[in-house]
Amino acid sequence: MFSILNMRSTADDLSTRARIRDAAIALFGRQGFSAATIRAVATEAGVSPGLVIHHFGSKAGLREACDKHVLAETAGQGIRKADPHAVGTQIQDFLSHPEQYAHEIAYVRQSLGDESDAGDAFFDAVVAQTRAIIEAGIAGGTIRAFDDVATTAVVVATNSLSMLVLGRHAARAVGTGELGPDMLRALTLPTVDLYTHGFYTDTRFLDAARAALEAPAPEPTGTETAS
Amino acid sequence: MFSILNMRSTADDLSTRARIRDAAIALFGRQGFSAATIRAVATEAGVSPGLVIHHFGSKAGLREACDKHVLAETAGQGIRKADPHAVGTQIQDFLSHPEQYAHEIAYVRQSLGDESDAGDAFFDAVVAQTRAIIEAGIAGGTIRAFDDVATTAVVVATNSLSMLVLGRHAARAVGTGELGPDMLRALTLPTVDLYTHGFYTDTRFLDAARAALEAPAPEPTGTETAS
DNA sequence: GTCTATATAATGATAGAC
DNA sequence: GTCTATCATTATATAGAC
Repeated sequence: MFSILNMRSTADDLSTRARIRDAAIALFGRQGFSAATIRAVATEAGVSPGLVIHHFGSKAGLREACDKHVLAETAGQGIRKADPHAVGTQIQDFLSHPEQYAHEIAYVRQSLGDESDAGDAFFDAVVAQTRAIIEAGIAGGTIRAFDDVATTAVVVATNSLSMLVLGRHAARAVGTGELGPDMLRALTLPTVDLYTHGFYTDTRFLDAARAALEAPAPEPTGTETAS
Repeated sequence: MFSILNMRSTADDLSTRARIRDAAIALFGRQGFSAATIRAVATEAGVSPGLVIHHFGSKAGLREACDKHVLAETAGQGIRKADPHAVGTQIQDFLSHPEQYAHEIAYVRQSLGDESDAGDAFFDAVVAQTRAIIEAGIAGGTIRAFDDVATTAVVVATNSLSMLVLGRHAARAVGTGELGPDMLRALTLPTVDLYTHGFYTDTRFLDAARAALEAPAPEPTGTETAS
């Protein structure tokens, strides 16, 4: 019961401070930081508004505590999934347990959207992890040897996180309920297929892009007549 | 000067109502809807807070006007770019004129993040447009004939929009400044390369994913010991 | 149309009893 | 540690002068 890793029981035996923090994580994840109020957090936690301030000093202090906690939890989750097979599905695996991590997922999503340091740290961690996975995959022969691994890692990480950030829209577009296992089942094959066989039939578009970027004037088309 | 398409002059000859609306778009894009205040909008527009309410009735009314305006502008932009060559770069093309559309881009990004109807409409429009582009590309032989075009369109659209929603993080990760042409120059080739040659070296992972999804029990790995 | 002044409500935060 | 009561600030929105 006192295990660090298994600190997500039904959250009845948690300290009041931890319950307030978890309530704040849930609320910040649902409404965003500025829309969520101290009073709403207090109500969600079943305590008085004053107690929230008593424990965390200010709303900013409360957020700091939430950032720290979510970052620690997601970082641990990330490490467990750092095997080559999990790339592209590390987020999906994460999303496969919606009832367990839904609040943290929503919180990270909001953090990626505002200007917070926590969002920056989370994104950078995913990029670093993606890069490590790509390098391991290249060494093992399962992943293509890219010219620019670092930038490719940024692109792949951004694509992976897009399903987290835009998951609500994607779920609606494919007709499943909110971001969860159903959505993943619908999107996994097309995603992996795209990553396996590509999108274009040949290199025509790639060649065109390469030529366009090598041209000195990077503005071939403008909204006005010409530059 | 009265052209519908060219309504983005330096915005000095706009009506006061339009100036307030544009100021709100800029501010909502920077800070999000709930964090931005009527007073801040008024200051940005150089008018009094009361005048903002006078013109739009309420903060919600102001947002409605902003939604409508941004949606109309971005929809027109989308149609112009609806040729097969622009897929994957429709957003990039859009981002290539940061000084001109920076406010609208930021506004759409915020809209995709909150629960607004405008965000839903924008996402759905991008998916529909992406699907049309894919179908045209398949007919023309430039894009692979996917088994599930509808779902693939959702995946591709989500990936495209990820560069808009997470652009700030991607720019930081590749070392360029804020989301703009520099970032695009850095990310275009790796992105198109990924879409041309794929990510994996062979179909092993795709086969594994297919097998896993066809299995009756959709929970092969759990957080506990085993299932 | 635009402003100033103000009403009203909600917010973050404090003080002190228990 | 937890609460109630309250303060000071800020928010949206209104009223009315110009």
